[in-house]
Amino acid sequence: MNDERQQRVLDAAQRLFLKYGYDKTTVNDIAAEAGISKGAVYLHFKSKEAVMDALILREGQRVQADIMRRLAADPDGGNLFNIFRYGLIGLAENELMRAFYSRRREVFGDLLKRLAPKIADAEARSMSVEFVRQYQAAGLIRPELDPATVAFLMMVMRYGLLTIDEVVPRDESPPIEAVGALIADLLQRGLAPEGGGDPEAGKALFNTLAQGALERLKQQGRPAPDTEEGK
Amino acid sequence: MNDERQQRVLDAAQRLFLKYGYDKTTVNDIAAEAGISKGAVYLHFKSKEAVMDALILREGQRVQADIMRRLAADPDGGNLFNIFRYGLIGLAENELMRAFYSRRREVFGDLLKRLAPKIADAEARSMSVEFVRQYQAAGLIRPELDPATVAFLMMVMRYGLLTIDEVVPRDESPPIEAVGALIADLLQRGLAPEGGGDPEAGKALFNTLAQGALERLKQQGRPAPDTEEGK
DNA sequence: ATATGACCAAAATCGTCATATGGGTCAATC
DNA sequence: GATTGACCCATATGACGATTTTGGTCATAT
Repeated sequence: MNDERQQRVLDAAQRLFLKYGYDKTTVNDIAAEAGISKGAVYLHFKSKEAVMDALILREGQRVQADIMRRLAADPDGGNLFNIFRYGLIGLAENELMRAFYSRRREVFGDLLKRLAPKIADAEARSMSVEFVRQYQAAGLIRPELDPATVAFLMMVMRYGLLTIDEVVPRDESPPIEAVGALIADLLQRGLAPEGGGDPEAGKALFNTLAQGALERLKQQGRPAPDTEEGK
Repeated sequence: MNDERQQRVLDAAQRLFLKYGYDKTTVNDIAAEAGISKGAVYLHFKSKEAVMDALILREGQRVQADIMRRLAADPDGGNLFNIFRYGLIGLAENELMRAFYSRRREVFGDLLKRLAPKIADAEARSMSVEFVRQYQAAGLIRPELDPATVAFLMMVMRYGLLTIDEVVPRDESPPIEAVGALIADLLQRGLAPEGGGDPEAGKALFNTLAQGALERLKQQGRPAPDTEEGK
């Protein structure tokens, strides 16, 4: 009901999960950090796991919104490589999403096992071969390139960017915006056909794909209809 | 002395370390797998840790040799992006090096703590800002690009490629050769100046850098002269 | 010379159990 | 009727000693 309180709980949980990890954070800690009692947490969420689920959903949606905002602000937003670029930046700037994609056990603890398929799903969805193939069919990627290899390479870049802070501390890395711009420029020069293809086709295709992605993300919020949940 | 026997021990250790991990592999196991007795292992190596060190050194040198072979076979081998490409392929094809770069605890177990600086060192050396800067100075990378961002992006690609098999099983990935070729092509089109720069400058620069790298790798073989070894 | 495997001390593992913790509930309270 | 926090109980933790494992050595055998 009280949505603002619910957000406060999620804020508290996010802080604590990222700092101490899911396992070491108690429901009491969350309640205290949010300035309410333990029982009140259970007024909003049916379990500790549900808090994490809601948190991931919320941050995922925030990232989505962030990406949309950047795309809307960019006159060349419909361009495939700018979509990829803003997706990259949006994810990389969200600490929870970064932890999510790099499967950080210190953050998700025992939940990781249950979360793994969800991560794999998000991973696959965000840069699938099919996605690339459609852009290629629309004439936005040079026809002689192998879509599987292109998709894989883009996955590699995204995965690398989201996980490299295990090697290079974030504060020693160049600004994400600069890296994203370089990547988009690189892909544009390297993958697009002479002349850059038809931007309108890109926009149209993107709208279709984005619609599907948004709907699937929403569905993650409600309990899976059937999928076996057994150990 | 008996070098062939020593190699057999390393072969055995490599198989077992990769399959069961350093911790779960006993010296007896290694001896048995190599077809000799435990005592004989200590004729060649002063400790179990020394076996791992020797193994990493051997595989590192093999990768080096592999890279050199590919470079020599390629008429355009001196090109920066082909160097990067063959470095990538060489590392990615070596299972131990892949495990090394992705810091797989299942493989290295408790040694990981001690190995960490060695990994970080290898990481930094193989694509440093200085490296890029020199190539840029030699006119092989467009001058308006920020060397730190370029170096970072290349690190991201390398790191991503070496670690992504935690997400995409290796047998579902496109062939490494194809990915390497695409990456080199992408970088060439995206980073090189119009006309591609002077290939001779590239070759000369590379020879200098390779010399340094080889020497440093050899030094890893002998005990560190002083570096504090404390817990 | 070279290689072996019994041997040793140190460390890891196991089994047990007493205690503490923390997720979730609900009667009491505001 | 919204909120609390004392309470319950399944699970986690850690102490402990007994037992096994295992890295490393060395007297002996080949």
